[in-house]
Amino acid sequence: MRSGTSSLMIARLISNAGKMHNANLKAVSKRIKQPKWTPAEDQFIKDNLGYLTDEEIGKKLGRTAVGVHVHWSRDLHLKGPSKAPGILTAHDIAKILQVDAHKIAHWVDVGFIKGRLMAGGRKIRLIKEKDFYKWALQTNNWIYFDPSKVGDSELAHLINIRAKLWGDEWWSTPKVAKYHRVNTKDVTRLIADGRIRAVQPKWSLGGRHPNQAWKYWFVKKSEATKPSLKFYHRKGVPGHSRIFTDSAIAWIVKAIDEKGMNFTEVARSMKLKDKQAGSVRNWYCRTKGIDLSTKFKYRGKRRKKVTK
DNA sequence: CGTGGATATTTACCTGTGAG
DNA sequence: CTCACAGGTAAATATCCACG
Repeated sequence: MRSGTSSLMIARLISNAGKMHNANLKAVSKRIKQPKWTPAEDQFIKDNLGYLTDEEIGKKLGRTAVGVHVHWSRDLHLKGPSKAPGILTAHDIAKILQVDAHKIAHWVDVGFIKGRLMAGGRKIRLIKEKDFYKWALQTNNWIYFDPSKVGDSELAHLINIRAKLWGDEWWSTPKVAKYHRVNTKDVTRLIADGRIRAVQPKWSLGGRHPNQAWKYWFVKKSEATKPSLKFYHRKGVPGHSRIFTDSAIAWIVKAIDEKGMNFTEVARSMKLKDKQAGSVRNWYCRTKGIDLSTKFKYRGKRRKKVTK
């Protein structure tokens, strides 16, 4: 069938040859004489398709880029490198994960997701499906996408299994805050103090900011809901949470009123950092009903003089 | 410690581009 | 023409800093 049509084409070309210039006639006869593709050449194409351009392959084999392209697509029935089975583009992965494609392209570029650039002028990322699956099934990477939103049915199934085995979740700071009915700032504060264990993504979450001034925090559900983590609320201070227990505040008052300690000393006695002395003062003032702003300045200055 | 404010990042789009 | 990506943008909001 195929040989029939091609010989037809040749016959047509030859019949038209009379109307052609000599140069064209030469080209036609040259094409007919193209040597047959050897198994070694076929293998070379299979090995290098996507790694080299058609032109580069042609140069190696002494054939034209068009000749190479026609051979792998028509004769060898190979798919284009970005459409080959088991190969995904950054765009494909973005669709599967339901995230912006910029992210995937960036994560491939920085080596977070294993992949490579396709040969040619376009920056098309080729990622082996297996490598992507391996990446997507690591629970540590679930801070980069929502595993429950994965569209690909096979991957979604595998993720489901992994999620059940893990038995945990990544929570954003607002989610932790909502759970405890406190402000997000309260959560980030405790993270900064080391009272809540949390992680930040190593790579730009949005895929557009390689050098970040700050990053999101993620907390495991198990960590966010641990019994030892409690936020204390005070009446009359809306939207305001504290970490000091009643007994801790009682100690602050006692240490200052009865022991004559300054705020820094009290903070140290509570195993807090020196810079947290201001907070000790805050709660001392609140407890004693002293105005927070004005009284503080006066008190802080005088105390410094007294201790020195 | 607690918080207001400044600043940066993410999100979620849309549009442009150029190779094939 | 299509596809895959690059670049833009506005709005929302998380984080960090500095100071009380």
